[in-house]
Amino acid sequence: MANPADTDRFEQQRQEKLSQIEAMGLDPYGARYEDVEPAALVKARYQDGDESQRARSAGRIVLLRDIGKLIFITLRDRTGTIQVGLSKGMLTDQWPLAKLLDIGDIIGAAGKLGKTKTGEITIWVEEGGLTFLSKCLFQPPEKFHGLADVDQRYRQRYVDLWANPEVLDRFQKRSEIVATIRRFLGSKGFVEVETPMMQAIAGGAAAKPFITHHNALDLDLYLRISPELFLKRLLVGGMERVFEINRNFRNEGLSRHHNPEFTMMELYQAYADYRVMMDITEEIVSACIETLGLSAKVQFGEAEIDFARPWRRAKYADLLKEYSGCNIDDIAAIRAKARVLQIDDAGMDDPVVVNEVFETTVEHKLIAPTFVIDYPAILCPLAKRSRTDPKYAERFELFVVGMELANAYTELNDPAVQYENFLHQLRGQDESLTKMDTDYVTALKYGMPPAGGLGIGIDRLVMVLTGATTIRDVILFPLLKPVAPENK
RNA sequence: GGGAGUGUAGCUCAGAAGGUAGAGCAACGCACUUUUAAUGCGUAGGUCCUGGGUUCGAAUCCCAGCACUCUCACCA
Repeated sequence: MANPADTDRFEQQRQEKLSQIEAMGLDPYGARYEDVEPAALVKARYQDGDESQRARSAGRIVLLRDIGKLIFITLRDRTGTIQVGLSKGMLTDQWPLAKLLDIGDIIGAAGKLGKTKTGEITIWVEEGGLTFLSKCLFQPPEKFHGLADVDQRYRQRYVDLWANPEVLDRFQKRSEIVATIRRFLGSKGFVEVETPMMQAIAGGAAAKPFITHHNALDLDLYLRISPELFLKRLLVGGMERVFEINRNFRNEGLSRHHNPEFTMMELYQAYADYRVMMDITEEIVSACIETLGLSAKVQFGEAEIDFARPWRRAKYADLLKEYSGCNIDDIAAIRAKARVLQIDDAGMDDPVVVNEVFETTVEHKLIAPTFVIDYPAILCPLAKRSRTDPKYAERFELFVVGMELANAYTELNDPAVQYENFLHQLRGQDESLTKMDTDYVTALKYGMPPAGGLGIGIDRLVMVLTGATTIRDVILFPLLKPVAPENK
C-alpha cells in the first residue's frame, strides 16, 4: 500500500461504476439469488448438440475479455470456473450493465447453455439473466501470477483464496480430511466430545500456556495445552471410546511446523494399548489418503513419502544407535556425542541429554512414516511402563518427513504411580506452573480401564497430505504480528 | 536473540559497473460478435520501505531503523 492516493484513484473509478449501477435502479450489493448450480456440475451435465439446455450460476469474475459487442467472462465459484458469454445481440436493456462489469465483481448469470466454436461450455446470458450481486472496489491481484506477497496472502486470506485457486483447494482438502476422521471414528463407535479450553491447571503436556482471566470469579485460567486429562476422566466415567478434534494453545515460538494455536485430534479407547493405536493411526491416515484420491506415494517438497502399510516400527533405543552410534545405556558416550553436536548438556539430567541427542540425530532423518516406540519412561509421565522392561514406557511417536505427526501411549491408570510421576514432574518447575491436578489422581482412584490413547496433529497431517511445507499454508488465519497503524 | 535474503507502479517483476526508472498484467480511451492470460493502437499511473551519510549527482555505495521471508537457537 505504497501510496494511499493511488489506491484511491482505482477505488474511485470502481466507485463511479457502482454509482452508475445504482443509477440503473439496481442494488450493487445484490440480494438472495436462488437455484444456483455449481459451475462444475453445469459443465459435467452439458450434452453436446442439445440446444434446449439452460444454466444459472453465480460467482466472482476472475477474467474478462471484452470484444466490443461481445464479452466473455470467466466466472469462478467454489467448484471451479465456467465461461459466461454476454452479447449485445442477446441483451438489450442489460447491455449497459454488462459493459460496467469489472474483474472481481460477483454476478449471477442465467441463460442458454452452449458451446463456443472453440469448444468452451458457456452460459449465454439472456435479457434479464444478468444479476449484479456484489461490487469489488479494489484492484484484484495480477491474473496470471496471482497474489505472491507472502505476508499479504496470510493477512488478506480472503483475497488469497480466490486469487490462488490452489489455496481454496487445499482448505477443501483439509475439510475432507477432518470429515474422513470423524466418519472413521464414528464407524468404530467413538463418541465426539468437547472438553474445556479454559483450564485452571494446564495439564496433559509440558508447554508454556497462555493465561487469561475470568472476572466474575476473579480466577486466572489457562488456555489448554492438551485435552488429555479431561478425556481420560471420561474413560473413568464409562465413555469407553471418545475423541475430540479441537484447538490446543502453546505459548511458544513460531516456525514452519508450529503455530501457537493448532488443531489436535485425541482419542482414547478402553481395553486397548499403544499397539492398537498404531493400527488405528495407519487406518486413519490411509482412509484420508483414499478420500483425497492419492496413491500411497505422496510427494512432499523434494521427498516422496511412501504410506504403504505396514509402516516401520522401530525402538527408540535402536534408532538412537542407528543414527547417533550411541548405546542408550552408555551415558558417557551420549554426553560426548551431545558435546560434538554442540548441545550444552551441563545441568541436564541423563534422560534429557539422551532425548536431545535423539532429537538432533534421529528425528529429521525419519522421512517415511516411522513409529518410534518404547520411549524412556522418565520422559512419559502419563504413559504406562513396559511390563517386560520398566525403564521404557509404552509410547510411540509417529514421524513423517522429520515431523512429529502423532503421539500415543498405553495410558497409565495406576493412581499411585501417576501421583509419583506428577510429583517428579513438578520438581524444579516454574512456581506459577507448580500445580498438581489432584482431581485427576482422584479420578484414577475410582478406576480407569486400561486404555490406549492417541493424538494426531491435524495441521501437520494436512501438510503432509497436501504437500504444504509450512503450517501457515494449512491454517486459514495463522498468527501474525498485527500491522502497525502507520504501515497500514 | 544470531545469521542470510528481500523491500521499485494496484499486482507480478526487470533495472552490470552511481547519471534521476521500465515491462507485462490491471486501469482509462478507441477499434473489434466466438474470446481462453483475447488482440491492436493510444493515455495515465512512482516518497524506488524510512531516516541519516558519502558524492557534483544515490533505486544503486555506507550506517541506522522498520517490515517480511528463510534459517539457526529457544521449545516434554
